[in-house]
Amino acid sequence: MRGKADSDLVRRQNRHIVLEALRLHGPMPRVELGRITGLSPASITTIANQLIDDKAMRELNEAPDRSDPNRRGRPTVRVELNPDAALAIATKISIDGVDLALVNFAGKIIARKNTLIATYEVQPDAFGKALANIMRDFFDENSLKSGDVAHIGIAAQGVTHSQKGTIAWSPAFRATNIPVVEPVERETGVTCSIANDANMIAEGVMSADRYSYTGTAAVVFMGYGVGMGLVIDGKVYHGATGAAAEFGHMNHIPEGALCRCGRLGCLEAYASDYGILRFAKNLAEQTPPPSHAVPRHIMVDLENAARQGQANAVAAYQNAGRAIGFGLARMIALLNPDRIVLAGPGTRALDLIEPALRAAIDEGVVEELRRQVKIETVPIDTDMIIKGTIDATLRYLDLNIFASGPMRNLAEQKEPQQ
Amino acid sequence: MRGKADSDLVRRQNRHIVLEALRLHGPMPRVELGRITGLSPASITTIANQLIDDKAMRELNEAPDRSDPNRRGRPTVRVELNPDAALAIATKISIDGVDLALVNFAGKIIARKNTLIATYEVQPDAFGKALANIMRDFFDENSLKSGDVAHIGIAAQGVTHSQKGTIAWSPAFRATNIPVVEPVERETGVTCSIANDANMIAEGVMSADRYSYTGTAAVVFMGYGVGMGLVIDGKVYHGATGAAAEFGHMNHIPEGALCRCGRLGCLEAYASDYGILRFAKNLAEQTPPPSHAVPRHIMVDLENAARQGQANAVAAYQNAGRAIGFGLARMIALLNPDRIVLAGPGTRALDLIEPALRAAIDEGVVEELRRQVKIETVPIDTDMIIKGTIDATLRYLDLNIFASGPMRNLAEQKEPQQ
DNA sequence: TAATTTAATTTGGCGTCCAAAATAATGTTG
DNA sequence: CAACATTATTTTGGACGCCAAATTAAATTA
Repeated sequence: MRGKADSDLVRRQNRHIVLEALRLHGPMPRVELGRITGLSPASITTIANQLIDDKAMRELNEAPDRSDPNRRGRPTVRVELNPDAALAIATKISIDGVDLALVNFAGKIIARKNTLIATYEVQPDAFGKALANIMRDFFDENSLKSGDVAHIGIAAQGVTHSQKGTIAWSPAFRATNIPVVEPVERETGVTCSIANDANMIAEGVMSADRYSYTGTAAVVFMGYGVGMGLVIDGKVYHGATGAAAEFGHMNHIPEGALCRCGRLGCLEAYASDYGILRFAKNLAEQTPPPSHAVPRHIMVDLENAARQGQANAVAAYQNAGRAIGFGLARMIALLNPDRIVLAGPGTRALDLIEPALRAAIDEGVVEELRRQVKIETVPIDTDMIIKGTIDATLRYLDLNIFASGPMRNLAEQKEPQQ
Repeated sequence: MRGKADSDLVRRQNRHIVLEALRLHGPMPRVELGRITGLSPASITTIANQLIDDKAMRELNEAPDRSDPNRRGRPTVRVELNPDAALAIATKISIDGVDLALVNFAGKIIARKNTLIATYEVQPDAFGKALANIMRDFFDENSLKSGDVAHIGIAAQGVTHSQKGTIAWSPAFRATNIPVVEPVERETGVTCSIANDANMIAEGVMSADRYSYTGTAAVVFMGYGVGMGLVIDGKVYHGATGAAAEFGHMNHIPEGALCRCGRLGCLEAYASDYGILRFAKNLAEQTPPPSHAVPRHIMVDLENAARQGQANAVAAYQNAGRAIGFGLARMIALLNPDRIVLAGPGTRALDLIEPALRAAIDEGVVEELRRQVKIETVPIDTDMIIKGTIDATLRYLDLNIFASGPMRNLAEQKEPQQ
């Protein structure tokens, strides 16, 4: 049951949709903010001026637009998100290391830092310490103090536990239950949150094209692993512990191929880089996966071999397509989504994968359910995870800081102990 | 993006939570309504008196409670939902026929009617006509006129299309895309909606114990078929077309056993009554399922045989448990739910099914994901579908009629054409 | 009967929204 | 160039919903 409503809720909600409109559509005049949000001009005036007072927005100082010769009347004054309203840090933890991006409130990346860490053998506490050091260096390099950064968002490969702030299990680590949020918060004094990387890809894909993500959508990541981000009713779905949509470790065939997670028959064991490679090399299904990512050039070579008709390679991609297709068929039966988006480096080989994928969906689910699902592909972009993390973190600031009122509310944020 | 907020939203929301509190906890004094909803006594006075004006609520006329001898002060006056506020009809369409229940606003069943129809061979339009006739008879038998009934809710087995108001596909019909809502609305003049029967079971289970359904839960129905109702973020999830959670037709084994839906390897082909029976009889996996439900006594006999150690029967239930377990493991990987509830007549045999079911979950999903899932069983109750449909329909009335304000708003309900 | 206790209502004020009127800043026209 | 037209934004005044505090109501206790 949703809670009670009062004028506080109204103010938060309406300020939030104003900020959201600006984030989605960029600078625009107040009239248009009114059109988009459905708020009256009078309310827009009030809200805009408050947000400007709070430094969340600002007026653009530009010459009137003369491009339309038929334009009459008082010229519009466009407003935009104030880039200097706040800073945030987006973080990606993967098998390759730690990737950091410092962004301003308008979403512009101000600084980046990429640190290689041999994550696989590291001890849980040592990793927290290493991450804290990286973060501190990043603060120092950019002359940041604790109060300068409003939030730190972290995306990690594997099963993340958002409440506990840990990585419960990840292919990048041999260890489990690695504390992440706590060491970062202690070192920096900045609030921090962690989420699954595939969910962050979904955030990014959704932010880029939000108007069309009103219902349910699944964003599939194909590459060194297989992941999924679920958008349910227009919001990224995180599940009970923040570990939803572990599509790659959804079982495909009971007692099937050995997965990096140690279990048998996971989808990833058939459709990830190493799964495809293992099949193409004619290795037994039980052959242990490598502990490191398969180098890109090896996969590219394999794709080319398949395109030239090398039988094992062709079969490997068909096998992968079939696995993903059945996984999607199962997902469709459960969730009846509006659309499916395929993303990640694995989509390079989509021509090799797609026929088997579509055949498997047809085979695996009632026609009535799959008929209306749109399947799309998103351009390959290795930075999708960091972009999505930025989007999610900024949305967090919009809602939790700026929509609530002036900055002073930050102190009152905590639950009153009643 | 959620829309703007205004005082209208506040009023609707708060009236709704007041009605919801009464529906969940029964009659209570105003003070307690305030405690439960978080609204101030002043606001409760206002809202309660308006709802009483609108005939949605009424004061109980009872002698003061003397049970607590230490009780001081002005005695409480309890308020309750007004049973006469509205009437609604809940409808169940299944392979057995059509089941109707007339309920008052307080949820009491006033009349029932059960009509057998040989659904399987019927033509789509003929079914609509037959249903309309049944409905008209029900109106006549209870001296109801069009305006007397506020809404008709329908639950049907199979894939329902809530927007179109049709049954897209159902094991109860050979035909597909059967119009249901339109013929009923035309005959009765009452608004009508349709949903999947498993979703209605979830509504019922949730209503009975709502405080504990805050996150994500899956209610599995086992019996003549296998179904699932998903509760996501405290609300029953319906998917893009109203056909979500077709758990029974989620693929279990590619190219596996023949399902009633004509596809191979659906979970239902292993775990429904007929699937279990087919396995126990040692019939080939491709043996066509019967077009009618398996009589109860046959299943009971089979359970007893298994309990006495008859090998085929034991194996059949293990096989079913394994299928459901893997299906749940896949669902857990995708949705990371808080709880799973097993329901339906199939739970009679839970002792036979559960070990294999739990083993399959353990085998099929990472420990980090399944650790916190609670698995529960709900008492067998053949009327769960109709009960859930009643709950869902009354909740619809709460939100769409009584929370919005006085009845006159019913006329203004339609979208203004802007 | 007066004091105490608890429930419910009334009063007065606050915050947000909106419609309508007013103001601002430009282009058009005679 | 002055008056008019047009479009954007702000101001004004009123409505509605919430709440805290004061008040009233209806019992029990002393």
